[in-house]
Amino acid sequence: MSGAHTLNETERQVENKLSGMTLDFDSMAAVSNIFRAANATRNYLERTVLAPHGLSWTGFVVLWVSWIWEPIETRVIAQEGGFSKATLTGVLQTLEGKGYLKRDPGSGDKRLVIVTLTPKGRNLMKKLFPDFNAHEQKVLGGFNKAEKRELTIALRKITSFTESQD
Amino acid sequence: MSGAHTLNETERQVENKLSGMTLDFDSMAAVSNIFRAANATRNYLERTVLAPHGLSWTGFVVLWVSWIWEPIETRVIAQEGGFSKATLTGVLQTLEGKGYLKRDPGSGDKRLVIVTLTPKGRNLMKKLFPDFNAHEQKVLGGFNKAEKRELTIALRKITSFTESQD
DNA sequence: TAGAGATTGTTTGGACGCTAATAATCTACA
DNA sequence: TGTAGATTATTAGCGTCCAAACAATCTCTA
Repeated sequence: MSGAHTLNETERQVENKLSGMTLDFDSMAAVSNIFRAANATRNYLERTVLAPHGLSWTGFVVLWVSWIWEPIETRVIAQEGGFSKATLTGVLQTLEGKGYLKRDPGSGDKRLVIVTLTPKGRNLMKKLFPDFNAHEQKVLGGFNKAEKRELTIALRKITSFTESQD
Repeated sequence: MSGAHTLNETERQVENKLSGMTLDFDSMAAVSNIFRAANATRNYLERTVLAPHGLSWTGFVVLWVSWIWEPIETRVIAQEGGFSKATLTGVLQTLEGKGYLKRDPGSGDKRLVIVTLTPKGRNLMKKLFPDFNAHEQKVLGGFNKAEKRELTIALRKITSFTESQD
Protein backbone atom coordinates (compact mmCIF):
# COMPACT_ATOMS: atom_id res chain seq x y z
CA MET A 1 0.00 0.00 0.00
CA SER A 2 2.50 2.54 -1.11
CA GLY A 3 0.72 5.04 -3.07
CA ALA A 4 0.28 6.61 -6.41
CA HIS A 5 -3.09 7.77 -5.13
CA THR A 6 -3.57 10.07 -2.18
CA LEU A 7 -5.23 8.93 1.01
CA ASN A 8 -8.31 11.00 0.30
CA GLU A 9 -8.71 9.56 -3.17
CA THR A 10 -8.46 6.08 -1.71
CA GLU A 11 -10.95 6.81 1.05
CA ARG A 12 -13.46 8.21 -1.40
CA GLN A 13 -13.07 5.22 -3.66
CA VAL A 14 -13.41 2.74 -0.80
CA GLU A 15 -16.51 4.49 0.50
CA ASN A 16 -17.82 4.28 -3.01
CA LYS A 17 -17.27 0.52 -3.05
CA LEU A 18 -18.68 -0.05 0.40
CA SER A 19 -21.36 2.56 0.86
CA GLY A 20 -23.43 1.75 3.88
CA MET A 21 -20.74 -0.20 5.70
CA THR A 22 -19.14 1.29 8.78
CA LEU A 23 -15.41 1.50 8.32
CA ASP A 24 -12.77 2.92 10.64
CA PHE A 25 -10.45 4.87 8.39
CA ASP A 26 -8.24 5.94 11.26
CA SER A 27 -7.42 2.34 12.12
CA MET A 28 -7.01 1.55 8.45
CA ALA A 29 -4.55 4.41 8.01
CA ALA A 30 -2.60 3.47 11.13
CA VAL A 31 -2.24 -0.18 10.12
CA SER A 32 -1.26 0.54 6.55
CA ASN A 33 1.28 3.12 7.70
CA ILE A 34 2.92 0.58 9.99
CA PHE A 35 3.67 -1.52 6.92
CA ARG A 36 4.73 1.39 4.82
CA ALA A 37 7.11 2.62 7.51
CA ALA A 38 8.51 -0.85 8.12
CA ASN A 39 9.13 -1.50 4.44
CA ALA A 40 10.57 1.92 3.78
CA THR A 41 12.87 1.69 6.79
CA ARG A 42 13.98 -1.79 5.89
CA ASN A 43 14.74 -0.76 2.33
CA TYR A 44 16.59 2.31 3.54
CA LEU A 45 18.79 0.37 5.95
CA GLU A 46 19.43 -2.40 3.45
CA ARG A 47 20.40 0.15 0.83
CA THR A 48 22.61 2.36 2.97
CA VAL A 49 24.15 -0.04 5.46
CA LEU A 50 23.69 -3.68 4.51
CA ALA A 51 23.98 -3.88 0.72
CA PRO A 52 27.59 -2.58 0.64
CA HIS A 53 28.47 -5.65 2.67
CA GLY A 54 26.34 -8.05 0.64
CA LEU A 55 24.20 -8.72 3.67
CA SER A 56 20.45 -9.32 3.66
CA TRP A 57 18.14 -8.01 6.35
CA THR A 58 17.57 -11.42 7.90
CA GLY A 59 21.24 -12.24 7.64
CA PHE A 60 22.05 -9.10 9.58
CA VAL A 61 19.51 -9.87 12.30
CA VAL A 62 20.89 -13.38 12.72
CA LEU A 63 24.43 -12.07 12.81
CA TRP A 64 23.48 -9.35 15.29
CA VAL A 65 21.75 -11.70 17.70
CA SER A 66 24.59 -14.19 17.46
CA TRP A 67 27.19 -11.50 18.00
CA ILE A 68 25.48 -10.14 21.10
CA TRP A 69 24.91 -13.48 22.79
CA GLU A 70 27.50 -15.87 21.38
CA PRO A 71 27.93 -18.72 21.94
CA ILE A 72 24.22 -19.13 21.33
CA GLU A 73 21.86 -22.02 20.57
CA THR A 74 20.11 -21.81 17.23
CA ARG A 75 16.69 -22.21 18.81
CA VAL A 76 17.36 -19.01 20.78
CA ILE A 77 18.38 -17.15 17.62
CA ALA A 78 15.13 -18.17 15.97
CA GLN A 79 13.06 -17.02 18.91
CA GLU A 80 14.99 -13.80 19.35
CA GLY A 81 14.90 -13.00 15.64
CA GLY A 82 11.27 -13.90 15.28
CA PHE A 83 11.45 -16.44 12.47
CA SER A 84 11.01 -20.19 12.21
CA LYS A 85 13.76 -22.72 12.78
CA ALA A 86 13.42 -23.83 9.18
CA THR A 87 14.09 -20.32 7.95
CA LEU A 88 17.02 -20.02 10.28
CA THR A 89 18.63 -23.18 8.94
CA GLY A 90 18.84 -21.68 5.46
CA VAL A 91 20.12 -18.31 6.63
CA LEU A 92 22.77 -19.95 8.81
CA GLN A 93 23.97 -21.95 5.82
CA THR A 94 24.33 -18.74 3.84
CA LEU A 95 26.19 -16.94 6.62
CA GLU A 96 28.40 -19.93 7.33
CA GLY A 97 29.22 -20.11 3.63
CA LYS A 98 30.32 -16.48 3.74
CA GLY A 99 32.57 -17.27 6.67
CA TYR A 100 30.88 -15.05 9.26
CA LEU A 101 30.00 -17.79 11.74
CA LYS A 102 30.31 -21.48 12.45
CA ARG A 103 28.01 -24.18 13.81
CA ASP A 104 29.03 -26.76 16.38
CA PRO A 105 27.07 -29.57 18.02
CA GLY A 106 26.07 -28.93 21.60
CA SER A 107 28.42 -30.43 24.15
CA GLY A 108 25.65 -31.68 26.40
CA ASP A 109 22.44 -32.05 24.43
CA LYS A 110 23.51 -33.50 21.08
CA ARG A 111 20.38 -32.23 19.30
CA LEU A 112 21.39 -28.61 19.77
CA VAL A 113 23.54 -26.56 17.43
CA ILE A 114 25.70 -23.80 18.88
CA VAL A 115 26.60 -20.75 16.83
CA THR A 116 29.82 -18.80 17.25
CA LEU A 117 31.03 -15.88 15.14
CA THR A 118 34.33 -16.16 13.33
CA PRO A 119 36.89 -13.36 13.77
CA LYS A 120 35.79 -12.17 10.34
CA GLY A 121 32.20 -12.05 11.56
CA ARG A 122 33.14 -10.17 14.73
CA ASN A 123 35.14 -7.62 12.78
CA LEU A 124 32.21 -7.08 10.48
CA MET A 125 29.76 -6.49 13.32
CA LYS A 126 32.08 -4.25 15.27
CA LYS A 127 32.18 -2.00 12.24
CA LEU A 128 28.68 -2.55 10.96
CA PHE A 129 26.59 -2.10 14.06
CA PRO A 130 27.62 1.47 14.94
CA ASP A 131 26.98 2.31 11.32
CA PHE A 132 23.59 0.68 11.52
CA ASN A 133 22.71 2.57 14.68
CA ALA A 134 23.86 5.84 13.15
CA HIS A 135 21.35 5.31 10.37
CA GLU A 136 18.65 4.34 12.83
CA GLN A 137 19.23 7.73 14.42
CA LYS A 138 18.78 9.35 11.03
CA VAL A 139 15.51 7.50 10.52
CA LEU A 140 14.28 8.91 13.82
CA GLY A 141 15.86 12.29 13.16
CA GLY A 142 12.56 14.14 13.30
CA PHE A 143 11.82 12.88 16.80
CA ASN A 144 13.08 13.97 20.20
CA LYS A 145 13.80 11.50 22.96
CA ALA A 146 10.30 11.65 24.43
CA GLU A 147 8.67 11.21 21.03
CA LYS A 148 10.81 8.19 20.22
CA ARG A 149 9.75 6.57 23.48
CA GLU A 150 6.13 7.43 22.89
CA LEU A 151 6.27 5.80 19.47
CA THR A 152 7.99 2.74 20.91
CA ILE A 153 5.33 2.38 23.59
CA ALA A 154 2.52 2.70 21.06
CA LEU A 155 4.08 0.05 18.82
CA ARG A 156 4.64 -2.29 21.76
CA LYS A 157 0.98 -2.00 22.62
CA ILE A 158 0.09 -3.17 19.12
CA THR A 159 2.60 -6.01 19.20
CA SER A 160 1.50 -7.34 22.53
CA PHE A 161 -2.18 -7.26 21.54
CA THR A 162 -1.71 -9.04 18.23
CA GLU A 163 0.65 -11.61 19.69
CA SER A 164 -1.77 -12.39 22.49
CA GLN A 165 -4.60 -13.23 20.09
CA ASP A 166 -5.16 -16.64 18.59
CA MET B 1 14.23 -9.08 17.11
CA SER B 2 11.48 -10.65 19.06
CA GLY B 3 12.76 -11.34 22.44
CA ALA B 4 13.63 -14.01 24.88
CA HIS B 5 15.85 -11.41 26.50
CA THR B 6 14.57 -8.19 27.97
CA LEU B 7 15.48 -4.84 26.55
CA ASN B 8 17.71 -4.03 29.51
CA GLU B 9 19.63 -7.27 29.20
CA THR B 10 20.17 -6.56 25.53
CA GLU B 11 21.27 -2.99 26.19
CA ARG B 12 23.77 -4.08 28.78
CA GLN B 13 25.17 -6.75 26.51
CA VAL B 14 25.45 -4.39 23.56
CA GLU B 15 27.18 -1.77 25.68
CA ASN B 16 29.49 -4.51 26.78
CA LYS B 17 30.33 -5.30 23.15
CA LEU B 18 30.70 -1.70 22.14
CA SER B 19 32.02 0.14 25.14
CA GLY B 20 33.15 3.57 24.18
CA MET B 21 30.87 3.91 21.18
CA THR B 22 27.96 6.28 21.31
CA LEU B 23 24.74 4.46 20.60
CA ASP B 24 21.19 5.76 20.56
CA PHE B 25 19.12 3.10 22.27
CA ASP B 26 15.90 5.05 21.88
CA SER B 27 16.22 5.06 18.10
CA MET B 28 17.26 1.42 18.19
CA ALA B 29 14.17 0.49 20.22
CA ALA B 30 11.85 2.52 18.00
CA VAL B 31 13.16 0.95 14.80
CA SER B 32 13.09 -2.59 16.07
CA ASN B 33 9.57 -2.11 17.40
CA ILE B 34 8.36 -0.95 14.01
CA PHE B 35 9.36 -4.34 12.62
CA ARG B 36 7.97 -6.27 15.55
CA ALA B 37 4.65 -4.47 15.29
CA ALA B 38 4.49 -4.91 11.52
CA ASN B 39 5.25 -8.63 11.70
CA ALA B 40 2.91 -9.27 14.59
CA THR B 41 0.10 -7.36 12.92
CA ARG B 42 0.64 -9.09 9.62
CA ASN B 43 0.63 -12.50 11.26
CA TYR B 44 -2.48 -11.61 13.21
CA LEU B 45 -4.42 -10.46 10.16
CA GLU B 46 -3.24 -13.41 8.07
CA ARG B 47 -4.30 -15.78 10.80
CA THR B 48 -7.67 -14.28 11.62
CA VAL B 49 -8.87 -12.86 8.30
CA LEU B 50 -6.86 -14.15 5.34
CA ALA B 51 -6.00 -17.77 6.07
CA PRO B 52 -9.66 -18.92 6.22
CA HIS B 53 -9.90 -17.81 2.58
CA GLY B 54 -6.57 -19.31 1.55
CA LEU B 55 -5.25 -15.86 0.78
CA SER B 56 -1.70 -14.66 1.37
CA TRP B 57 -0.86 -11.18 2.55
CA THR B 58 0.47 -10.07 -0.81
CA GLY B 59 -2.42 -11.71 -2.58
CA PHE B 60 -4.82 -9.71 -0.46
CA VAL B 61 -3.02 -6.44 -1.11
CA VAL B 62 -3.06 -7.04 -4.86
CA LEU B 63 -6.72 -7.99 -4.74
CA TRP B 64 -7.55 -4.97 -2.63
CA VAL B 65 -5.78 -2.48 -4.88
CA SER B 66 -7.31 -4.07 -7.97
CA TRP B 67 -10.78 -4.06 -6.43
CA ILE B 68 -10.60 -0.40 -5.48
CA TRP B 69 -9.31 0.86 -8.80
CA GLU B 70 -10.31 -1.69 -11.43
CA PRO B 71 -9.77 -1.74 -14.32
CA ILE B 72 -6.16 -1.08 -13.39
CA GLU B 73 -2.79 -1.40 -15.11
CA THR B 74 -0.42 -3.87 -13.49
CA ARG B 75 2.35 -1.29 -13.20
CA VAL B 76 0.00 0.79 -11.03
CA ILE B 77 -0.74 -2.21 -8.81
CA ALA B 78 2.97 -2.77 -8.28
CA GLN B 79 3.59 0.85 -7.39
CA GLU B 80 0.52 1.08 -5.15
CA GLY B 81 1.30 -2.19 -3.39
CA GLY B 82 4.98 -1.43 -3.01
CA PHE B 83 6.50 -4.47 -4.65
CA SER B 84 8.42 -5.13 -7.86
CA LYS B 85 6.88 -5.98 -11.21
CA ALA B 86 8.54 -9.37 -11.06
CA THR B 87 6.85 -10.18 -7.76
CA LEU B 88 3.52 -8.99 -9.08
CA THR B 89 3.68 -11.28 -12.11
CA GLY B 90 3.79 -14.35 -9.88
CA VAL B 91 1.08 -13.16 -7.53
CA LEU B 92 -1.22 -12.29 -10.42
CA GLN B 93 -0.75 -15.77 -11.86
CA THR B 94 -1.75 -17.27 -8.53
CA LEU B 95 -4.81 -15.05 -8.17
CA GLU B 96 -5.85 -15.58 -11.76
CA GLY B 97 -5.53 -19.33 -11.23
CA LYS B 98 -7.89 -19.05 -8.26
CA GLY B 99 -10.37 -17.23 -10.43
CA TYR B 100 -10.39 -13.94 -8.53
CA LEU B 101 -9.24 -11.74 -11.42
CA LYS B 102 -8.32 -11.75 -15.09
CA ARG B 103 -5.64 -10.10 -17.20
CA ASP B 104 -6.26 -8.46 -20.55
CA PRO B 105 -3.91 -6.70 -22.95
CA GLY B 106 -4.21 -2.93 -23.00
CA SER B 107 -6.40 -1.58 -25.77
CA GLY B 108 -4.04 1.26 -26.66
CA ASP B 109 -0.53 0.46 -25.48
CA LYS B 110 -0.01 -3.24 -26.26
CA ARG B 111 2.71 -3.63 -23.63
CA LEU B 112 0.31 -2.99 -20.77
CA VAL B 113 -1.74 -5.59 -18.94
CA ILE B 114 -5.08 -4.55 -17.48
CA VAL B 115 -6.47 -6.31 -14.42
CA THR B 116 -10.17 -6.74 -13.73
CA LEU B 117 -11.77 -8.68 -10.89
CA THR B 118 -14.11 -11.54 -11.68
CA PRO B 119 -17.54 -11.58 -10.01
CA LYS B 120 -16.08 -14.22 -7.68
CA GLY B 121 -13.26 -11.82 -6.79
CA ARG B 122 -15.66 -8.95 -6.18
CA ASN B 123 -17.85 -11.06 -3.93
CA LEU B 124 -14.83 -12.10 -1.94
CA MET B 125 -13.63 -8.55 -1.39
CA LYS B 126 -17.07 -7.23 -0.54
CA LYS B 127 -17.19 -9.72 2.27
CA LEU B 128 -13.51 -9.76 3.17
CA PHE B 129 -12.70 -6.11 3.43
CA PRO B 130 -15.21 -5.17 6.15
CA ASP B 131 -13.93 -8.16 8.06
CA PHE B 132 -10.35 -7.00 7.55
CA ASN B 133 -11.20 -3.51 8.74
CA ALA B 134 -12.98 -4.87 11.80
CA HIS B 135 -9.77 -6.61 12.78
CA GLU B 136 -7.74 -3.49 12.08
CA GLN B 137 -9.98 -1.78 14.61
CA LYS B 138 -9.20 -4.52 17.09
CA VAL B 139 -5.47 -4.06 16.51
CA LEU B 140 -5.86 -0.38 17.34
CA GLY B 141 -8.29 -1.11 20.15
CA GLY B 142 -6.10 0.47 22.79
CA PHE B 143 -6.01 3.80 20.97
CA ASN B 144 -8.50 6.62 20.73
CA LYS B 145 -9.05 8.58 17.55
CA ALA B 146 -6.44 11.21 18.37
CA GLU B 147 -3.85 8.60 19.31
CA LYS B 148 -4.40 6.69 16.09
CA ARG B 149 -3.83 9.84 14.10
CA GLU B 150 -0.77 10.73 16.10
CA LEU B 151 0.70 7.30 15.43
CA THR B 152 -0.12 7.58 11.74
CA ILE B 153 1.56 10.97 11.51
CA ALA B 154 4.68 9.70 13.27
CA LEU B 155 4.92 6.70 10.94
CA ARG B 156 4.41 8.87 7.88
CA LYS B 157 7.28 11.05 8.99
CA ILE B 158 9.53 7.99 9.06
CA THR B 159 8.32 6.75 5.70
CA SER B 160 8.77 10.05 3.94
CA PHE B 161 12.28 10.47 5.33
CA THR B 162 13.49 7.01 4.41
CA GLU B 163 11.89 7.14 0.98
CA SER B 164 13.48 10.49 0.24
CA GLN B 165 16.99 9.20 0.90
CA ASP B 166 19.12 7.53 -1.73
C1' DT C 1 10.05 7.43 -41.89
C1' DA C 2 13.79 5.05 -39.73
C1' DG C 3 15.83 3.67 -35.88
C1' DA C 4 17.85 4.54 -31.20
C1' DG C 5 16.41 4.63 -26.71
C1' DA C 6 12.83 4.12 -23.18
C1' DT C 7 9.19 1.44 -21.02
C1' DT C 8 6.45 -2.72 -19.96
C1' DG C 9 5.61 -7.49 -18.44
C1' DT C 10 7.82 -11.87 -18.13
C1' DT C 11 11.47 -15.15 -17.17
C1' DT C 12 15.47 -16.66 -14.64
C1' DG C 13 18.19 -17.53 -10.69
C1' DG C 14 18.92 -16.87 -5.96
C1' DA C 15 17.58 -15.93 -1.08
C1' DC C 16 13.69 -15.73 2.36
C1' DG C 17 9.97 -17.69 4.92
C1' DC C 18 6.49 -20.92 6.25
C1' DT C 19 4.30 -25.72 7.45
C1' DA C 20 4.68 -30.57 7.52
C1' DA C 21 7.46 -34.56 7.65
C1' DT C 22 11.78 -36.75 9.19
C1' DA C 23 15.72 -38.40 11.92
C1' DA C 24 18.32 -37.90 16.01
C1' DT C 25 18.31 -37.23 20.73
C1' DC C 26 16.56 -36.45 25.29
C1' DT C 27 13.08 -37.01 29.23
C1' DA C 28 9.84 -39.15 32.10
C1' DC C 29 7.66 -42.70 34.02
C1' DA C 30 6.34 -47.36 34.76
C1' DT D 1 15.87 -50.40 32.24
C1' DG D 2 13.23 -49.44 28.56
C1' DT D 3 10.09 -47.40 25.87
C1' DA D 4 6.59 -43.75 24.63
C1' DG D 5 6.42 -39.08 24.01
C1' DA D 6 8.67 -34.57 23.62
C1' DT D 7 12.13 -31.61 21.57
C1' DT D 8 15.69 -30.37 18.22
C1' DA D 9 17.59 -29.24 13.56
C1' DT D 10 17.08 -30.39 8.94
C1' DT D 11 14.78 -31.36 4.54
C1' DA D 12 11.06 -30.95 1.05
C1' DG D 13 7.78 -28.30 -1.23
C1' DC D 14 5.49 -24.23 -1.99
C1' DG D 15 4.76 -19.24 -2.29
C1' DT D 16 6.82 -14.75 -2.00
C1' DC D 17 10.46 -11.27 -3.17
C1' DC D 18 14.17 -9.11 -5.71
C1' DA D 19 17.61 -7.69 -9.51
C1' DA D 20 19.07 -8.60 -14.00
C1' DA D 21 18.31 -10.13 -18.57
C1' DC D 22 14.91 -10.45 -22.21
C1' DA D 23 11.37 -9.64 -25.91
C1' DA D 24 7.75 -6.77 -27.30
C1' DT D 25 6.13 -2.32 -27.92
C1' DC D 26 6.13 2.60 -27.83
C1' DT D 27 8.26 7.38 -28.36
C1' DC D 28 11.10 10.71 -29.94
C1' DT D 29 13.96 12.81 -33.08
C1' DA D 30 16.79 13.46 -36.95
